Amino acid sequence: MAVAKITPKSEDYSRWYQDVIAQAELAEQAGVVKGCMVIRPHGFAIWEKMQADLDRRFKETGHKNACFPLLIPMSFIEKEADHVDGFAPELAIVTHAGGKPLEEQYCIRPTSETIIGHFFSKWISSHRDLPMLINQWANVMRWELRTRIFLRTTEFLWQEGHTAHATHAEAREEVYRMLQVYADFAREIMAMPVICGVKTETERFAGAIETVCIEAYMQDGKALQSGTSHDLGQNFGKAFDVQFQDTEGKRDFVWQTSWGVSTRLVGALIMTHSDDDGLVLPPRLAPIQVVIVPIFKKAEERAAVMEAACRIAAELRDDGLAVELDDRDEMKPGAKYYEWERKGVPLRIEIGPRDLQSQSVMCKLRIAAADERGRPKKLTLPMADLGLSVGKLLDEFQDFLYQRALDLRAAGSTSLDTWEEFSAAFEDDRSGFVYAHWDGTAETELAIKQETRATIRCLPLEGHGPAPEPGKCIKTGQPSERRVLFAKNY
RNA sequence: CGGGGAGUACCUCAGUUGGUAGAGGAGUAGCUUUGGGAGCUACAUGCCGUGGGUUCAAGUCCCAUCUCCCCGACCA
Repeated sequence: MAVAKITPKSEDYSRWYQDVIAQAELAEQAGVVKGCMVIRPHGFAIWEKMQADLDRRFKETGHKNACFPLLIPMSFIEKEADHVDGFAPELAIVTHAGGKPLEEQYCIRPTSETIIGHFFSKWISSHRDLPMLINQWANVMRWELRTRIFLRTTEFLWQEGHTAHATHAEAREEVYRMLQVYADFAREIMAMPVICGVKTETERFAGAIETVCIEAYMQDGKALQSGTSHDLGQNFGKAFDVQFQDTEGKRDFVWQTSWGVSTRLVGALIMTHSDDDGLVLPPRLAPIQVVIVPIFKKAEERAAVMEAACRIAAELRDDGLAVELDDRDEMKPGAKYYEWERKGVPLRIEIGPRDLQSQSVMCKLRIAAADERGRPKKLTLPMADLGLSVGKLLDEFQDFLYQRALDLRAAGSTSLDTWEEFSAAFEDDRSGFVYAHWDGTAETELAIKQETRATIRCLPLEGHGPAPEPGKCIKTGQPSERRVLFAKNY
């Protein structure tokens, strides 16, 4: 029986990643538009769950949503020197409209600091207008040379927070507050542990004075930058003349921040939890948390089983769970099991004639140990108070996934002190999180990258990575105050 | 943007020295089935990526171009 197969991770991780996305019907290459993807309903539903939770967190921290134009005048992009240097190679530019060449060309937004800077200068005149706390859910476009579905596509969806403050201290508080929001979201909702840290100058956002990030550990040992938060200083304030009068009547430029996460998070989710059987979703992000598969042979069994299945579905929905009752007649139960497992549904409930007798149901979690006969272990739960017991199972599964991801990261993380060990750790396809000393120079950073393909993902913040201790640079032997995080990255 | 590979049915692919386009799966209809990927019968399914060229004749040969995949460089 030829069934579409998922390439095992051990054989080819990149193929596995693409197979999981195809088999779970998350997304596909647009094909007709270079480097762009179509996010299919199941993939988009996951993004919507992410959006809903993040949006709540943004509002709880005082931000309001707005929406700015997709097209940005080229002159805007050019106003901030570092910004234009960073983004110029990736811009898609609109040269014609209405059948005529445009007097001033537009680029399709690669990010919105410039156009938002323009409007901030109109909206802000007094310290009373500050802080200005804006978020935008939008699509952006960056003309990437090499694309990977969800991880790096020409067009992607994201949110970009943009804020303006009266003091640098206040802006920096915002930068770190939002970084923490991202880290909390990753841990609590995605069940994905992250390392919070500061980017080196090389990796900093074009136009920022400091970039902080959350870095996640993928199953193959590579790092994925999963969110960034930038201290823009007064760079854009000066470029767009965003000034305010303080309480003493003095004029000053605002201090700005920006921060974002994108549909890349869906890729992060896949490479954190999924396995050779397909997608694995943490319950808090699963568009379908529970699927019910009814089982019957004869018509009279069917009626009784369906009646019970509908009742259970309604009860679970009343308890706030997202439930799918798979009542398709044309498909046998086994085929349904495989399909919903590929799609990552955390819990399956099977209900058949035997269960009606015993007033219980069979449950199987998406990741289950094998029983004595090598079959995935199933649990029997009584029908009474099923919502409670299922809710508990899902909570435990969410915790299990986080702990498993944390353990995997711990197993793939080391602190190294010699160049021999360090370069061996990144030989061939090897990667992992390596904490090592660095002399703080861009030259050394580049030399290490060229020799090992590992880069400095971040300078971990306090509480992330090993405790600070002085040492000697892994490459040059120069003194170093603390270890930094090295890894290959996506 | 450099190096490699590939585009033929919805999917995975076969297609010989150039001679009327194929298989398996999926799909549709019917029957039979249902506690871990069922079976039989019938029916559909094509701008052979696109554009040019060579030829009596091109999926096949030549040129160009687009897209995807892998490995780098560049980047969320």
